[in-house]
Amino acid sequence: MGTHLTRQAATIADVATVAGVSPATVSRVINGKGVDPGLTERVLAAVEELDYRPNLVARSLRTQTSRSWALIITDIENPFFTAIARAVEDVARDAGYSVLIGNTDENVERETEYFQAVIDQRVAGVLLVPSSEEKTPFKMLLNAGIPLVTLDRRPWNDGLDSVLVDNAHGARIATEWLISEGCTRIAAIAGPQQTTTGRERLQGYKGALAAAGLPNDPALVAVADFREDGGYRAAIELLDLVEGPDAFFVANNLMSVGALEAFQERGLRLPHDTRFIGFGEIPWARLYEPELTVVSQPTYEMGRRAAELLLRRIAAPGSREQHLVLKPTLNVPD
Amino acid sequence: MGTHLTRQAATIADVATVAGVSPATVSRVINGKGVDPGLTERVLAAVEELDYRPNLVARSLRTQTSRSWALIITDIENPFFTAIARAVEDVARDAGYSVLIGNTDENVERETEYFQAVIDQRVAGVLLVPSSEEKTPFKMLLNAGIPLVTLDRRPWNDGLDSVLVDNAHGARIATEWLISEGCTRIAAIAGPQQTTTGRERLQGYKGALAAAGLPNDPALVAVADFREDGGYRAAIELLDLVEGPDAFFVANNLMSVGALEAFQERGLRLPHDTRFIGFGEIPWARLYEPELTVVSQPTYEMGRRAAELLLRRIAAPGSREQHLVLKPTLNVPD
DNA sequence: CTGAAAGCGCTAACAC
DNA sequence: GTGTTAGCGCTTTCAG
Repeated sequence: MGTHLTRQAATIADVATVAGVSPATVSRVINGKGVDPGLTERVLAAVEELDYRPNLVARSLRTQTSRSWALIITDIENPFFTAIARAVEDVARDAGYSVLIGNTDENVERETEYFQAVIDQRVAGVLLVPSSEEKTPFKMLLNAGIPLVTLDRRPWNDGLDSVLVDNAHGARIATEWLISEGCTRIAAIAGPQQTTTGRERLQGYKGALAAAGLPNDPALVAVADFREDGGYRAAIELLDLVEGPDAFFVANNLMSVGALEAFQERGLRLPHDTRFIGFGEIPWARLYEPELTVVSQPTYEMGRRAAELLLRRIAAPGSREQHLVLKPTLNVPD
Repeated sequence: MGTHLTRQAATIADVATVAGVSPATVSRVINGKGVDPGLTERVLAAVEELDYRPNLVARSLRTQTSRSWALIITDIENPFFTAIARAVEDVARDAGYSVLIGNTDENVERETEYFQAVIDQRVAGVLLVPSSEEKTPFKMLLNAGIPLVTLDRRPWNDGLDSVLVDNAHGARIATEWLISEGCTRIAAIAGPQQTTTGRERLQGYKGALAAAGLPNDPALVAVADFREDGGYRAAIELLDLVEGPDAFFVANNLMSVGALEAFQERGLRLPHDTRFIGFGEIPWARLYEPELTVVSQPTYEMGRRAAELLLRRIAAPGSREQHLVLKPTLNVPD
């Protein structure tokens, strides 16, 4: 590192001395309170001269708030969540917040650790993709008075702001598309049934079959874990059935990747040998041939809306909770 | 939100009162200083009873340090960086730090804003993928006395700890592989020449051609921006040459994706119509057929080593800087 | 509109 | 060992 001088940062008192005013006045100028124009000018000059920046730690201690949020997600390597992260960050930056990102790997213990850290650090608000519908300890945050918005999954605690997609609807239109293409033995690779996304998408699938007068064959439903490998294994299992499916509805992006790998391994070609539709944009799908049909989620918008809800909640802590449900859309390549 | 009571968090003074000791003693117990076992027990009991947790903001103000790091990357949607993020987070957690993630989009202004935020918040250390070799204002951080480790790209400021891969070597073995496969008109899609990764990989490519006695045809080199679309456009441009290439070396993962899209669009099949090798693991490459050849980077290890360097630098701020150079490896499918 | 003074919650000197 | 005290840098009463 060599020898650079780490000159001590100027404090508000230094500025006050240079400007010939009290620290309080400096504070008022910085925070845009009403101050005499003449003094304001002197203060600003001193700020400039000393290259003064407020110490956010001190400010936090005094005001009991901070300018940082935490975004707690379940898988930082899933593009769905990084797209959300980008949106959240954009809104946060515009509003003057930094974003702390935590990755729980769907693990409630890790989630709990993050909650604790977030409380200890007096973070100004939390955006959360809950790891578990039942076990996620929301209460910790609420008891600590930390504004909270949940994302993507519905929490058991219904008193929370949330941004979700209409999972049942998405699954229904997905399944309907397969039906409209003439498929009759449609398999589903579902997600964990302790998550709302997992359950609702499975229900949507079943509803579409029923509405079309098709049987609901339980053998055609495999429940997996929203991960690539789980999707792969579920697909293999379904392909090994004596009476196999003629189409697949896969309930999230990573399991879709896994299923497509299974198709490849078995030498199955889309759309000739089997049909496919996935819930959620598939990462780098443009490389895949033929182009894939998916139900698209408005990912960026989910993040943006959630961040906006958090801003609102911070501004008006007592306001009534809001539940935003965004519509996914069918995305069939030309 | 309804009516949950946000009971005020207990302070060290509350604990002291309950335990019948002074705040200083409570502090000593919490921080593992030598305290009489009997008192320790009473303090711990009070901590338990009050559900006391130290206020990290207050502690930070007093100690002039914190327990959070910033990881500043150039693209949060690039799996290369999220893999690094995962590694950094793992090490940080084990050492008791949280990680603030910032996304610069290769933009020095955004980077500068982050630096400022990081200083204002008195973050304990920064892990940085510099947006620019020349313009990134490292000095801000150094002047503020904030420990800094750079990752993936070499900074102009050579007095910094850094973790890099041997880019020239990786590009050389990549190009050599194409040569060994009999290719003679090998195109390169290079990255921005103001980054070390961009330059060194191009040099490695050129070196391999020269060593093999092949001409260095400037028409076969396209410089792009490390992004998917840039890779796509560069590939199209190269394919449109009157005397086109018989192989492509692509200098990063996202540009590889773009190039592969271009091949598809033009109906080119690997390895029959053209040959390909990419620098860096290609996201969700397992879906691609045939399997792709790449030079693999030890992504997780890069993140881990960088985080370890940061721990070391924090513990020993005056120690001599370290430059770690990890070797990429050729990864040819069977 | 401005200044003096108190205090956010913690730790580190300094006494005892 | 332990308690008392001061103070990190800021904002916010409270007087004037």
